[in-house]
Amino acid sequence: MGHHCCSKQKVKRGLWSPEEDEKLVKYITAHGHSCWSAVPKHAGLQRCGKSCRLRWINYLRPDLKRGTFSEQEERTIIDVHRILGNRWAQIAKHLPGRTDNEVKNFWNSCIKKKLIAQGLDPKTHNLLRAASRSLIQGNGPNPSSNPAHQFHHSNGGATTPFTISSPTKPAAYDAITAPPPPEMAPPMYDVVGNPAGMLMGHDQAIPAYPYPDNGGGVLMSFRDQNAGLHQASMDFMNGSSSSASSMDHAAGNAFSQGMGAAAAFMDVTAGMWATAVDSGMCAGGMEVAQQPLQLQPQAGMVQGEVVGRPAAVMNGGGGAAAADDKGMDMMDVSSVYGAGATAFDLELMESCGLFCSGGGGGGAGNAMEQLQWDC
DNA sequence: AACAGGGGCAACCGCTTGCCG
DNA sequence: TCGGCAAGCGGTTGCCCCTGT
Repeated sequence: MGHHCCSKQKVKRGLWSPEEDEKLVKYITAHGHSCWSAVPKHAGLQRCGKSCRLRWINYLRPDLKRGTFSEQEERTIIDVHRILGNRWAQIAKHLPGRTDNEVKNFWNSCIKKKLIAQGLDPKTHNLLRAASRSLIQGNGPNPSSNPAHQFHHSNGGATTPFTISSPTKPAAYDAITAPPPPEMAPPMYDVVGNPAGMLMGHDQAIPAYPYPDNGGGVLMSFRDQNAGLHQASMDFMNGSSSSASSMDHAAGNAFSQGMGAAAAFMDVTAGMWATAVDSGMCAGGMEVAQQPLQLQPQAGMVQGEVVGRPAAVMNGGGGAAAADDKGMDMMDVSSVYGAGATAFDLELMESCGLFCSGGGGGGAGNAMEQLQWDC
């Protein structure tokens, strides 16, 4: 069976020979590929255009980076996948020199298994049910690295009436950090879109990948699991003008305008998580602590598991709290789209399907539309 | 040394999207 | 507005190689 697109021709299939590669490279180098369907004919190949295109994109392109993925790349994949899901092409855009196919294969053959081994659902990055249950029962396989354990740690060891299952953040965080080689770079909360092209850590800046499609790119990192999260929370709060913890960034406060959209888009769960977990333990938490946590059971969670969800952080933009987050996982990032929030990766944000309820709580609709309008 | 099983990766398939007449 | 075509994209397949028995 041939390709439906070229069933009229007799085309070769299967692995490419070095001769075929050479022909294709020569032709593309000399003439480009304005029309893939014409490429095989002109290049003297018994292949269909689609096959030529794939071969070029996935293997022959000169800017491809071959070889194993670095830890940095792996972390990026995990973080972006947590946000985007199986959108390999989008993920690959954040890994210069890597193709969607390569990222996809690496995910399926390596990362997926690592996450599962960590007791994490590779689709949601949340704890798998079995793992959650065992955590609640206190007999998890690796208590030193699971979110629940961290929760207890960060809470000074105080017992709590519920287990916060979040968030994607600690789950992914956990996956990234374990097993942690001593020299390993800090776990990251990755944010894309800072035109400054820097990795923004709370204690240092490191060069980031030069994302070509947004002029820069940023990875926000937090030095260490606990201190970093606390600091993240503090940054969020210090930037907010609201002492009532409404965090109405859409109103154009210092958070959205000053720290920049990169920080805004920093996985909101970081702030939420730290805030929910540590309310009262850090500067940021103190503000939020003025509002009680909203605890609500969530479908699909194991019995006894409750999602800690500080309304203060969840409801940016002054919009009403959504009854359920549906595809939003647990984020309402309307706060991300402040008046100054134009610097971050629109494509990424759009692809995330993040919506805004409007700066004044008016339910004005899609944040991207709003952004494009503003710009 | 031979074989079986599993993993990794390149390539394919088919659906979706975007463009153009 | 509609249909055709090309490109993009994600899921799946199948081959090859490595490892364990």
